[in-house]
Amino acid sequence: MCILNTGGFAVEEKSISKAVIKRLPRYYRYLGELIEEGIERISSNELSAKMRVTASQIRQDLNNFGGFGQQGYGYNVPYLYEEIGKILGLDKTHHMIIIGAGNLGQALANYVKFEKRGFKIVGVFDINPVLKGISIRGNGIRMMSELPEFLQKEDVQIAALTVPKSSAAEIAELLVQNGIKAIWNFAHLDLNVPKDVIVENVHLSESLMRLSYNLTVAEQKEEK
Amino acid sequence: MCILNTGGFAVEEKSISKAVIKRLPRYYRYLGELIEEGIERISSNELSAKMRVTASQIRQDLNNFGGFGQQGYGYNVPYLYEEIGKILGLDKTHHMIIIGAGNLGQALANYVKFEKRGFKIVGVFDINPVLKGISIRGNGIRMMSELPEFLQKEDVQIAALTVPKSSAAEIAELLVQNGIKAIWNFAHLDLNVPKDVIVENVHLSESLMRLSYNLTVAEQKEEK
DNA sequence: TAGATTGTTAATCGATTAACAATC
DNA sequence: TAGATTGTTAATCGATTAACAATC
Repeated sequence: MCILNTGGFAVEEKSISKAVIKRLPRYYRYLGELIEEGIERISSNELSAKMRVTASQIRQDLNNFGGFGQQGYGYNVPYLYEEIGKILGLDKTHHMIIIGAGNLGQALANYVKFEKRGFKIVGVFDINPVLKGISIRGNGIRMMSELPEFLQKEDVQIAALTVPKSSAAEIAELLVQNGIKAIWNFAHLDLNVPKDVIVENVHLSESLMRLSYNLTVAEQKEEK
Repeated sequence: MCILNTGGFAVEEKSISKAVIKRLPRYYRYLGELIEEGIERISSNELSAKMRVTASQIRQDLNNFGGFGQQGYGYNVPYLYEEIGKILGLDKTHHMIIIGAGNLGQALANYVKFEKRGFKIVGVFDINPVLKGISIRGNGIRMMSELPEFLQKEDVQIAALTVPKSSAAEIAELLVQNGIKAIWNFAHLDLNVPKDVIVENVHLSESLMRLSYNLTVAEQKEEK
């Protein structure tokens, strides 16, 4: 159960592979939908059919974190949902700020569901004085110059970075200096931060290029 | 060179693994940056240091598509950039529409660089009559009721889907019926479309949950 | 108890890394 | 030619799938 005994000496947590982590939110989403449908229990086989992954993978993935099921019964849906939520840290509240109040920043700031999942937006920042004080769901847009003082006062863990590439590196450094622990990076570059700072990238242009690749391959097949 | 001879009989294209495709846009981005710096040639070893992947992986990845390098020299940066661009289909123009003119849809519609990469936004649609006719970079917002006729007349390959989960499935079906070949899906569900239709998902909430997981693990480590 | 289904070990598959002959 | 670096084969590593004993 998550514990490795290496050579009978050091005891440490087995780290979970990235592939597994990537799948967890999808399990969580499907379980949420099952709850909405009022379904109480599900077997790995039934879930397998719904999600189009193997039942074996589901059981392996879940067992990284403990035995959530029961032989002969399957998995209790609300229980498993809650447990995965805990694993993902959705049972705790995290405070988030948004740097860059352009369309994308505003889209994030307006997205109501984040708060339901424990991500509370406590500030929105921009350099454009025109935006100063404009309110997005109760958060007046603040100027970047106020950022360091704000971070000293408030307890903020996450910063969403929705600024142009040109200023992203500099701002990331500022964020780290002021104690930000995780950056949700929408800028088109790889951030260079200390290894204890978490970076989660959302590179929209790379996503579009992957779509483009698959579309192009399909088009070429068509031509034959 | 991309051709497999299976048993001396059927000759077919070797399909490229998803892992490789996922890395291609990142190579493309780094090569673009090297061009901006005026760098003419680079070895897999130098690129390896910059990108923090192994040189071996770079060579393997590129060789899926052909021999772009030269022994004793390395890779010519502008040439490789162009070739990867071709592989990704960025040398052709694709027409894209955006369904859903909320903040996220508007953010995409306003993003200038897509057009530079060959993705031309030719229409923006919404159901909200208040938005009708409002112009986003030359595209007046159209009503969803106009969509089928629009798609019959215009040549559109890609649809970006930035609508609420509740209407996404239905709209996706409408898009497919009217000949859309690829959907860039921002809605929080898995679309059910024919297998010749390409779907590229951007699930922001899942991305945030992965960040949350990593942050939570880090916080727990800290507590010790 | 018999049937169902998990948890978990073993087997397979695929992706990454290492090594080196080919060649510029 | 000698040195550098690719293209490519072989070795390793990790992730997925299959199988089945444990157990509810």
